[in-house]
Amino acid sequence: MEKSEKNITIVDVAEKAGVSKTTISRYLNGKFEFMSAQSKHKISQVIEELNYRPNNLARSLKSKRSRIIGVVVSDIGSPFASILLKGISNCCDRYGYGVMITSTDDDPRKEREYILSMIDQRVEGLIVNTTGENNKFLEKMAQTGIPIILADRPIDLNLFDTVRTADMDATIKAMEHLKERGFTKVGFFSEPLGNIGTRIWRYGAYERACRDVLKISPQSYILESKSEEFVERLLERFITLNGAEKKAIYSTNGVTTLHIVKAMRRLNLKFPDDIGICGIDNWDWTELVGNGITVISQPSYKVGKECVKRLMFRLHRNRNAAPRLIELDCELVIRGST
Amino acid sequence: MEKSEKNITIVDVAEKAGVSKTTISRYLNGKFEFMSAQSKHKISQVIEELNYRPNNLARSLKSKRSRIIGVVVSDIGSPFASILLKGISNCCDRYGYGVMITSTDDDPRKEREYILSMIDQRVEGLIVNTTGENNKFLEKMAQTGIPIILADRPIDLNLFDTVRTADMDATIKAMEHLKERGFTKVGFFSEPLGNIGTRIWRYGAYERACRDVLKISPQSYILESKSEEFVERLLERFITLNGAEKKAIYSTNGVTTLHIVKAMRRLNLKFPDDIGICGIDNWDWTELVGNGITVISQPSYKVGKECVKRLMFRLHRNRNAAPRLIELDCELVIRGST
DNA sequence: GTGAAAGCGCTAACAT
DNA sequence: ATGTTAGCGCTTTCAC
Repeated sequence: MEKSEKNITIVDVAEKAGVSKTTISRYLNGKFEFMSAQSKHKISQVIEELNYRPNNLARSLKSKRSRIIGVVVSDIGSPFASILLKGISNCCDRYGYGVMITSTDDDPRKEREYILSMIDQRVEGLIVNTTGENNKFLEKMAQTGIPIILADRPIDLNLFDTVRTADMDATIKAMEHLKERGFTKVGFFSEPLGNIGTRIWRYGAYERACRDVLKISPQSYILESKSEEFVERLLERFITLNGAEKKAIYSTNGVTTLHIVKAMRRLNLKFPDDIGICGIDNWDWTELVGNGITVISQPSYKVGKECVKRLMFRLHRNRNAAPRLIELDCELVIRGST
Repeated sequence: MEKSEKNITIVDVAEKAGVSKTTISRYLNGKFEFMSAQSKHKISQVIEELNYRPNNLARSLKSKRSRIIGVVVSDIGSPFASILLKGISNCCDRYGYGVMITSTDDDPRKEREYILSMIDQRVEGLIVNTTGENNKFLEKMAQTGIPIILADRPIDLNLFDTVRTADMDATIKAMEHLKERGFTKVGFFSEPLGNIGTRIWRYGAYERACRDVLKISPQSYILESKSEEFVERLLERFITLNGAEKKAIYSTNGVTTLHIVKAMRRLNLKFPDDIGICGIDNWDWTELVGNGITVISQPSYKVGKECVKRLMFRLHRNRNAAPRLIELDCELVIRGST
């Protein structure tokens, strides 16, 4: 278990190859125009023999390019983040970038802390799925020159590139579908909106669809708590308030849908007969419950990928490009619950 | 969008505070014994004013302690990895460590490449959920002095710390339960075993349980492909081969369970009557399908946490401790499918 | 208690 | 085509 060899550095390679370390550095950076074929060959050979690997800390410190990007998600344990991260990871890989990941549990203090410490590591850019509570802070960070891409949750569109699901469009589609199926009352179910852009926008989309599509007044039901008790009362309230009408739930994300479905099951409520249900996030299990749950499928993987592409664009093409909102299409998957 | 201020360094702080950068460095590293109360106070003030943040690349380069650990998982998109990472993240945070994460898609080449590049970043330790195809390579890495903890998938227990689910015990419990419920044939369903320690061990556990608990001969069904066609044929084979016996499936992980449940639904097979099913991984949806699926609940979060704890132990207490196998208890959750 | 000076392992002018 | 030199922003002897 003892270290077999002391750390090999560029100097060792230079000595053994009989050239200066500048030439080695040039080799490492692919500047082959500046060396003879035999130098090049000799160097490659020595590197191989010595099993040399450049120290990236030193490279980054000197060159100011770490080839690492930082990613801050709200909950790394959620399927949404998990797929988003997969998209980010895979795409970064293709660009030769590494990824540092942190998860904030939607705690604004952690968000700030993690972002600062990633900057301390000299990440070249940031992809942030923000809590929505750090707008000023993010703005300040951006002003210091680090590119920031917002994943999924928008704040100020004039300040940041934002990549997300086109959920306004999706919501309209969903509501039209509910109308077609004869639902006359649709309740909006969501986790607390807070300052979370996505939730607020989705509520807006729902409101608009109520007005334009269903011509009904909006009703919102917020899961202030996820206790069984609370969710059950929420459902009962929805039912009581809408009497004999044909009722459907519109759920804003997979987590919410999950809690609702669990509660319905405990209350022995069946869909679509007792209540219809339709929600955002086409998670694996949604097709397995009852006769399947009608969902809007978010392209989370692609959101991740597009975040990286936009970040690379900023990094390598135009640091000062005007911020863009990139909205990705999503699909309505109709199943038995509506 | 222009950089508001040039990068402020330890020298700037030193000048403004009227002390040497050595003292600032001492301050940054909490060595307050070596400075007067007023120096300390002055420095803290200047740092505040200047909004100074130490460059971690420089610190790590010089001190050889990056306070970053590297994590390599096989699929960042899977619920298992996602929860594991959450455990790792949260726990690292408490120790003041950052995390670099990569996902290999079970490609051994990527595994090697990512590990090397993390070492190039001077991560202090590695947590690896290995493909099982890089044993020699991992051994070599370990010999260079970097602590490596294996998450979930064991290879050589004499060489590496390993943290995982106590699935031998779990499997026995599951099989006893199946016996109690009157199942007379139990098939082992899994993704291809390959060199993946966990799968191989689980097969071993199943075999042993067949012999010791159910006194039947083992039957294994491998999802060589996840096409609908393939999984359906596999199920049909299981049924055909076991005629009128009371049959149950033992599935080795959530992914496998998911594919089986989907196929059963397409074939209109009901559990527990047509086939019982019981599997590892208590994922959210397992309680929602039919009358719920009986599962073994893996403590993935805790596996992550324990990996970090063990790594920190190695890093700070004893780099040469003998490798340990840490197996975490899991729980049998009995539901309608058996 | 505090500082000067020597690096950590690289990259990048500026030479030649 | 290649080398010399001066750092990047810190930490760490060693000296006072």
